[in-house]
Amino acid sequence: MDITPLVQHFAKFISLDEKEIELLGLLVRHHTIKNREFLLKEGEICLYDSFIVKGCVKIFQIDEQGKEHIISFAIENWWAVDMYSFIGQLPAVYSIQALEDTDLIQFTRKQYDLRYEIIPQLNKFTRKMLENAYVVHQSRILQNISLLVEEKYLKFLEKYPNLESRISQRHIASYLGVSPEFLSRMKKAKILKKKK
Amino acid sequence: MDITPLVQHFAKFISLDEKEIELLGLLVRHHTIKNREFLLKEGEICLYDSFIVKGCVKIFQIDEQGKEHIISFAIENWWAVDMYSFIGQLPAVYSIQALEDTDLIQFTRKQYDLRYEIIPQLNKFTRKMLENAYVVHQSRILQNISLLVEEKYLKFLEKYPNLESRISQRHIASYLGVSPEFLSRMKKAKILKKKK
DNA sequence: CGTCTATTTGAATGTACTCAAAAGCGGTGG
DNA sequence: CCACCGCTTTTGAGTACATTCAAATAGACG
Repeated sequence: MDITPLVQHFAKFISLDEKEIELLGLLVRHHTIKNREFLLKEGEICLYDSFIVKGCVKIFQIDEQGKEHIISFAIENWWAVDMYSFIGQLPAVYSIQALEDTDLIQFTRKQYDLRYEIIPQLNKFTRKMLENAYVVHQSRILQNISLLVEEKYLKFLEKYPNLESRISQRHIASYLGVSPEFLSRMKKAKILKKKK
Repeated sequence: MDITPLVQHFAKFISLDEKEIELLGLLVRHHTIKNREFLLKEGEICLYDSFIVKGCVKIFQIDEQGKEHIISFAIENWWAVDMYSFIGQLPAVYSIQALEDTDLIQFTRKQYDLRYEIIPQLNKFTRKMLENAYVVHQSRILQNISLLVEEKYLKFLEKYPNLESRISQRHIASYLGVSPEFLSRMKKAKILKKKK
């Protein structure tokens, strides 16, 4: 079972020996979902912590008025999980759906715990990764309360390189928290501004 | 050195034996800051990871126009830190300032690393705490992109019980990402609505 | 009591939304 | 190959939400 992309991902903070890599390989499963398929639906239990080898998913919620709100996208070398649901094995708050055909490496909840027992170093890895997520999330919260839509859009382009061309503008609008109509107008106004 | 509140905080996820508590006590320092004093100023290195025993601080940034944006408040049994600055010992992105006289238990960056070496269980604690922060942050991001100001205000009241009466409305407005004038009007409109 | 800051109120403005309709685009089947 | 379907994007008009600036009022503190 090829878990090279995952091992490379771990290598950001820790290095595993061959024995550990082998054990890890025994612990996970590969899985593929097609475009538009669901990895998780709100209300279900999130059974897997999924590492994305290739592809793209959206993590979102539908509100009472039926509007979709995208919390985040996850692309290559990111994780796709409803942390709350996965950790506590409780009904999911979010849904996760593929925006492209997507290859995953998955851990069940038990395998997730086991990986820390087998490879204690991974506690450190996950701590580092979560420390990083903490910083990124705080920064996003600041952006949400302080920036204009145009600036948030530029931050999105920075954060997800090349993703803009892979997904629809409607999805970007939902991620930014604005209507698709407004994003369309904003982009037009910005282009006109630049031409002057 | 009394670190009881900290030990109780750790007890949420792990239990320490007497030896470990003693070691921990040797590792930290107590510190007190007065209302309006700074724990950290943007651009400085964040020297401490601070656990709040008593009091309240705001974590914020001042934008180019001189406007203050409050990322979060930290009260009793919370941590006050610029994670980015503290972990990497890089210039801080945020400032942290007391809103009341505040008692802290502090770790330096070295002590922070050391605590994991001395008490490996703490890796698990911090992982759990950060998993939790991950969930809370995601939920706040969702609220920011999907809720009206009135709903965000209600979420604030839920998240920080009784804090409303301890801090100024101006600070709450800054946390919500709206002007103080608007928050004032909104509260008035809401009260009038209720009376009907 | 006076000073400083926070809150409220008013008026004008700007930002973003809704609903409806038109235009564009991509895939599928005949 | 192209005609049609479904979905996305754009455009328009009217409206709602939230801001700015200025001024008045209310509170807090030495």
